[in-house]
Amino acid sequence: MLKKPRGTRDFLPDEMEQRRDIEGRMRETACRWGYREICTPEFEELELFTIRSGEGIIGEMYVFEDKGGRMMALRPELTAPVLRMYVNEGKTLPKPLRWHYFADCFRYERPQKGRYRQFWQFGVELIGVDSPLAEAEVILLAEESLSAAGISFSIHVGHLALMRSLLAGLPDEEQKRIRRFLDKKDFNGLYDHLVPAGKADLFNALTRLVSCRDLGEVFDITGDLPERKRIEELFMILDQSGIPYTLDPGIARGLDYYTGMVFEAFAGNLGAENQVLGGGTYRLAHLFGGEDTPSCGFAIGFDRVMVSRGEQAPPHRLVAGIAHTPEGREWALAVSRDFRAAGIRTELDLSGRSLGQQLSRIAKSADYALILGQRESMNRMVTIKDLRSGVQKELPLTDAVREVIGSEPR
RNA sequence: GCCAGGGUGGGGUAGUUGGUCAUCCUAGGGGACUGUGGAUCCCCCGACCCGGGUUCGAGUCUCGGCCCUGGCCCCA
Repeated sequence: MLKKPRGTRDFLPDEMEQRRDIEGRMRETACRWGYREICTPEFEELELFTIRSGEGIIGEMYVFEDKGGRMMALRPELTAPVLRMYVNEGKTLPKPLRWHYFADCFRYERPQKGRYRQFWQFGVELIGVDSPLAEAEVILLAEESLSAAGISFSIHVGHLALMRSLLAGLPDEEQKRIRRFLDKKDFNGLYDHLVPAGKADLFNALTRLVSCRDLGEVFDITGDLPERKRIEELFMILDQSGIPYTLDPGIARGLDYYTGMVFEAFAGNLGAENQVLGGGTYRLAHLFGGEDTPSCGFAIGFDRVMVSRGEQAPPHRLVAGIAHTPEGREWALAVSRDFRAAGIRTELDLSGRSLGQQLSRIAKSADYALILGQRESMNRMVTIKDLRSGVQKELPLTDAVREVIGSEPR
């Protein structure tokens, strides 16, 4: 028997309905903020992803040669494609650009909880503005998107300038190494790395900085920075907006293309992979042949959000099943047309068996049974049985439709 | 790439010191019952992850692989 590829999943209707429900809430949130949906290709030229990340990531991508001999890759993320799209066709649009996407990505990694080889990301990019208010907007939208998804989470916000000021003057390699320690919260490793080398002051400053949760104290540690005013303004806006967040100068976000504000969100119920969102301010457009353009965005790991929600009953939609006899078939088709036109999920019996058998089948999956035989057909009436209460009525068609719609929850 | 624990019908399970082409529940399919059958009765479908080894004989022991579930690494 053939099986699905490792790290991929099949979704049955119950699960698919839940995913669409949550996806729809996030989309709707973004649209309300003016972030309209875009779509980019499932695969891109390999170079798009290696240009800033190096060749090393090829091993974690689905890479293939197309029939024309071009090296292609299934997209491992959306930020680079979206910025490529911006450079190709968005340059002349009025700024700022507010875009959102919901798309599947592919990474060749070892599957584990909340991590799959095909996974979905919901994200936004705000392109062409560079201000504390823009950064705050992205954070606020992230908060609202996760809330709309119905999970509990915490948002951590930091700024790369803080740590960079302490590391200024060190070689790139060394900075990277130190950030690695801090990202893993490996303070023992950091101690062994710095203190014997005579950098005890740096060690102390760094450890104080990453655990600091007060902006005033942060600047006591770093001293005055050119970015100070801007950073203070960002956090002032966040405070004014009233959203819950944690100041976290320790966020390093391993990546090289972030330039300023960085933020992450974490949720429970997820094991080792508890980060559900990452984002920040970055500059990428110039790498793809465009002008240097400030941008800000985030991406949500949609599958992790679904794991974090846990097992939940799918939203219930009422179902009407139609049992009919040969004499009632024409009437049954007319009735089902009207029911569907009214938005009711309506399933017509296809077996042609006795009414009893049809009802027995309908009762397994439907909330209402409609019985349409010779009698109903002649009188243009609908026998409708509420399968939950057992109450049965004979009504004109429009009243039968109203009966079902009237009992729809919500 | 590394580590741990696991793979018996679609789902959940029983299976002794190796010993009849494997238990039970559930789901699914079919039939009887000809307008209430959401019932009842009958029948059917369908599994030892794959491959090598030990053995007269392997679901059971052993080795390798694959896959699943977690953890590490990584996380653009």
